[in-house]
Amino acid sequence: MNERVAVEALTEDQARDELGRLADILARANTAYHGDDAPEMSDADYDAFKQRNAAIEARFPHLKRADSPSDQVGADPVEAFGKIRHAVRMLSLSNAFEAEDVVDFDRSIRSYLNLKADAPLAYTAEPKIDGLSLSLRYEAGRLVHAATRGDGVTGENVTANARTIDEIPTRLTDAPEVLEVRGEVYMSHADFEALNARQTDRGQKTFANPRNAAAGSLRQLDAAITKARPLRFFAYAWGEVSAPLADTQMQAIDRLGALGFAVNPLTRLCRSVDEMIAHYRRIEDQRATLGYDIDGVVYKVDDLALQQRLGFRSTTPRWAIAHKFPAELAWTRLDGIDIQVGRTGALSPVARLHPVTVGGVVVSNATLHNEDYIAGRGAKGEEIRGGKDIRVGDWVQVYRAGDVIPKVADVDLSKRPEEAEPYRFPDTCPECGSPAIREEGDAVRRCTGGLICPAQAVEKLKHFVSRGAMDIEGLGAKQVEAFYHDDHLPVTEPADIFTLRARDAENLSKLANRDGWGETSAKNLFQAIDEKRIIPMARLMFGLGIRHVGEVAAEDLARHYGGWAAITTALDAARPAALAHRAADEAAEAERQVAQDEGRRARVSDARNAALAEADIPPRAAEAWADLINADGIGPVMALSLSDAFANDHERAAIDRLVAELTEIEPPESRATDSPVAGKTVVFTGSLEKMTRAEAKARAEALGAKVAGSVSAKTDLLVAGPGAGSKAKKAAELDIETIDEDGWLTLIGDA
DNA sequence: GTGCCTCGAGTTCC
DNA sequence: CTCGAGGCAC
Repeated sequence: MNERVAVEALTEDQARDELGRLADILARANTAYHGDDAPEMSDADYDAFKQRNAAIEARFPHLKRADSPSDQVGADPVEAFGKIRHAVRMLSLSNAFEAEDVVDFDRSIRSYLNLKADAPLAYTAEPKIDGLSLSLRYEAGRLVHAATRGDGVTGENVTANARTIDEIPTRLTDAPEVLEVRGEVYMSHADFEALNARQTDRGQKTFANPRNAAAGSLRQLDAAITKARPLRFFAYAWGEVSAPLADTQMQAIDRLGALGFAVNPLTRLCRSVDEMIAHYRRIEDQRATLGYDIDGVVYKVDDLALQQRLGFRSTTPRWAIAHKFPAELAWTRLDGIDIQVGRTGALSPVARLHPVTVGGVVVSNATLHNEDYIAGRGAKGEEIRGGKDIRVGDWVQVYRAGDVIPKVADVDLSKRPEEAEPYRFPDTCPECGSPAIREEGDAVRRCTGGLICPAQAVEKLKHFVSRGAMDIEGLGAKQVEAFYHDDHLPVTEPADIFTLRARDAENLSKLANRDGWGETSAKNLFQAIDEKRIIPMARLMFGLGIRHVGEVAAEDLARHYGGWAAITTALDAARPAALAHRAADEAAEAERQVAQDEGRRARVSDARNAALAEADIPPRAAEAWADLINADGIGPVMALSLSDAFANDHERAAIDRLVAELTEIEPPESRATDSPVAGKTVVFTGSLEKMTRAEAKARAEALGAKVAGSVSAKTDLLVAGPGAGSKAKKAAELDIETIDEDGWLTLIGDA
């Protein structure tokens, strides 16, 4: 396989020959695999052949054979990379931009661990490589797969490509039975420039920066191309390990080095924040001469036992932080301001810039957030950019926040054209002309058109098919938008997606005969849609795109109600209470206004209570409402938003039409953790000696328990340390099980 | 009522 | 990735 010609360099004749050969090889491999017990080809080779076949077909679509292996079951040229679920999640890091943030980081760690300010606590400091992270899984010392970070939970299988990287060993000696090594794939400056020169010679497109070159090279369908690209790898972390690597981060890195991985030579042990900052400055000084891109310095708590105690927040470890270098800045001219309309109707201004290079990328658009951001003055009169507003024609300073999102940092007033006028933010929707209203206290202005507004309707549909929601293969944002405007097969609401197949069957002009479509792709689309007729309840809930209900809230709701019928019934029952609470909020707001005008103190809660009393809410409604807003993670704002969506005739009818198309709405998996405290409500009281309060809470929650602050009838377990007072007494009165700290540690198996 | 922390919704470029 | 805002603990 190694002496194969890169797909990019194949002639048409060669490609035709090779497609024939690959069809043959893969067909035989399939027979061998399904017929015998002993497949003649390794999975890795099989994948590599299949990927190469797909890559050649992608370059010469007209050469695709009728018996193409891409069309066989389980093969999909678009999804050439399989998915791999990480055994241990790949998280991102929280960021520090100032030395002060690093001081805060150290302080919060000490507070979490209950360490005094002068107690010894060491950190490692290492350059943060600007590449892409990769997880390498070794079993019995052999590389079994390599996966990109993806969304942190599931990544793409790039094993065949990773194997071609010299600095990634395919075999390890003296390694734990299972070892996941994590690190960064990158390209050096010299190799990047040589690659771009070669690309230019061949008349192919060049890369904007080494990171893009590395990412592009790793994601090649054809591993032969990856092999020809000089990628490198630094190891700096690990995922699942069957035996501990070491006791400290520093030792673990040394161990990875001993196993044959490249580890960064600038990794240092620091014993204070001052030493960390000093090392940061040293690395910053060397930045230009390192020969590869870095974008900051990463600090990690050195002691691995402490790392374990610190654990994780939702998406980041508590024990590490990235100290970023200041972002690169560039000046350019603001050519115009456009308004985009999102799925909630939010009008978002976008700056159209005279293209300028910032941090190795040409930027021509930048976010302007909202009306106040352009005006340079917030709702409460506070200054933004020193109070300077932004006008079309201005010279503006641009940077990429987090090295990604372009933003406008400053305006050069001395270069402002005389005729430049303050930007007038539209008060009607540019897409549908409906009034655009800014609610009191809100930063955003929203189109009031609802689904009448084509922009909102399309964005809502895009959200419906997005990754966290229906996630229909072959039906992305682009296709949905096309179908929305389609004359023969229009899709204007979610239910329409599920009637596509039936409508296409009745149409004279078939989808399969259109440009860009064929028998196979139409068949695949309909099949992918049908697969989603069985959908987890939380995905459906999220997909509806109800304001304030995101992925997490949807999951919370599904858990709380346990089924689709239960939630619709509850929302219908709670409707009178929802209306009464909205009226009460309005009464309270009115009172606040009146009181302000009259210069007296507002009696907000009195006004609210009076309104509620007057509303005379039926008990069943009050109960359903209370149950809803007391659900975990759900408050009055989300509850009202949900109630509105389900009570609105049009919206409800659309939801019901959608549900009628579905086969099954799967109830959420009950969180059946094996821990004895899963699902229990636990209260900690008294002083804890082996852990801090924050730690105990985080640990209990990780095991599926709920931690409350006070003892009530809902409490299942009280953990009482020395000095426990009223809470222990109350628990005794309520006959609630009470144990001490050691008892708790034994119970959860941490003793 | 105040101050975290987490979540939602917005955005760019390849 | 960041900002604003909702939820919740103090």
